[in-house]
Amino acid sequence: MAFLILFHFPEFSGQFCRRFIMLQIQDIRNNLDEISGRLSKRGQDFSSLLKTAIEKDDVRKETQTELDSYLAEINQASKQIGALYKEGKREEADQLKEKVSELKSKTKDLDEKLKAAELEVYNVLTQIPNAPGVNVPAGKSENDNKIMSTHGEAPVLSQNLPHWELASKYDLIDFELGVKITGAGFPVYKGKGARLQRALINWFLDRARDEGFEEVLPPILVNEDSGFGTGQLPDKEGQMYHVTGDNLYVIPTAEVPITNMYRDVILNSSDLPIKNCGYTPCFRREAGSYGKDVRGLNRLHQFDKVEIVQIVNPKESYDVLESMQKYVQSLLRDLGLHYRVLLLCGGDTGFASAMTYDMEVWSAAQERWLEVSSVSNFESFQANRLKLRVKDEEGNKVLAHTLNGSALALPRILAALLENNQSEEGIRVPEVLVPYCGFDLIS
RNA sequence: GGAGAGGUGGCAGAGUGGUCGAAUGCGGCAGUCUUGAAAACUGUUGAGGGUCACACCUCCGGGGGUUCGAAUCCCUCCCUCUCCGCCA
Repeated sequence: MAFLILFHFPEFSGQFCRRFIMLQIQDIRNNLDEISGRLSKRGQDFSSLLKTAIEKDDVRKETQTELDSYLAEINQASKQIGALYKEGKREEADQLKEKVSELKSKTKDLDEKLKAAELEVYNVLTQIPNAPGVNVPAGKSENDNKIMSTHGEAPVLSQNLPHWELASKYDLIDFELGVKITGAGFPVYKGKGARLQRALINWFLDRARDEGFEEVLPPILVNEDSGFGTGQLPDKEGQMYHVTGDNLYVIPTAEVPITNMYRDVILNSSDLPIKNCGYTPCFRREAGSYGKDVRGLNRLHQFDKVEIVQIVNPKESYDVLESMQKYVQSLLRDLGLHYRVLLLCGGDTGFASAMTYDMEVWSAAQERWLEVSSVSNFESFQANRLKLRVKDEEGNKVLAHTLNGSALALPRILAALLENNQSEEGIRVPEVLVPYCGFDLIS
């Protein structure tokens, strides 16, 4: 295991692995009870892991202190040797050399011990997910998620075709053609289907800009460091497409390149908040997904998404989370969709997130809710990996808080729009999109 | 793909075996002067670990080696730039 990690991530053997790992060990030391309590909301007891982390770190500290004292002696002796040579005192110098080589043999063992200790701390810490925020309900599964609100009403329809049938009826999306070109999960959007897709992207981006997000158009291939920075690597490697020839990964979300723009950065607090939005196609291998859940646009290997990202002062992150989830709601409302807002319980909250809202739209024909957005506050969990820090007024450096959300993911929005707005005359296009796509009815 | 050059602090750019965590300039911060600002002058200004605070340790692209001692020498990997070829 150790070899595997070191092999894939040479930086682990350097300072990277030493201090910047997920939850901060310093935080765990200072707020053990609080963090333990928050983590328990995930429906699992992490207290022993937390204790182990501290114990392992104690060993690491001890070892380092011991090693450092030897290194200090060696450094001093080396300086003396230089001075002795200058004075022409060969013999004394040679004696000291022997002493140094003795000391050096001791440091070799200690150095190995230190690296092993660091790896042990790392291995423990990476098993610990982010501590859920104070308002996150306890719970083990999606059944414990809290429905915060439901908006609009399910449409009353004279016909009720699922979106894949509508797509085929009006020649909007060709799934079989995608299979021919690439494979399942890579649909071809055609005609008004393609135009509607483009309209949604542009509308989402314009709305985000009005909301103060600066648009970026990032690369969709990222290197290993970036994959690690946002936590896709090393654990979720199998979920990304991997271009082995160049050792690059195809992004599963714009979060990866956008957030990594701020990797290894120390910001001034006056730079905050940083608000970025970006459109990218997203690619997910979705290995092991089958069945009716993946029918049509429900689950794809390639899809389009506009993402919003914020980097904020730690004190403000929960207020910002609220404003972001309200913003996403405003999009759904303007599209006239029947939707609901879930606050995920501890157990359903993603590994890196402290608090997550999911937005789900109603699929009239499938008669179920489809997740179209996930808005999360990562607190400092992600910033810790990224080494993204803020210098406050006193010059103290603290980890920034990062947040992101989909605003929005396109396929399920399109599915809901098609299904919910259908009638014998055709499919009505939401008013806000008409200027963007140039038609108000698909018939 | 072929040939060459190079990776040093926020940036530019010195440093080719010892007292170098690193000259100098720019930028940043603080102060003097000024009604205020600019200019000028003075001081200050990398990151991480460790400590009550010091001490001390680590870091000059990554990893390894030579040496009492490495930014400096050797090996190796990665990356960037320039020219040629190919090409949206």
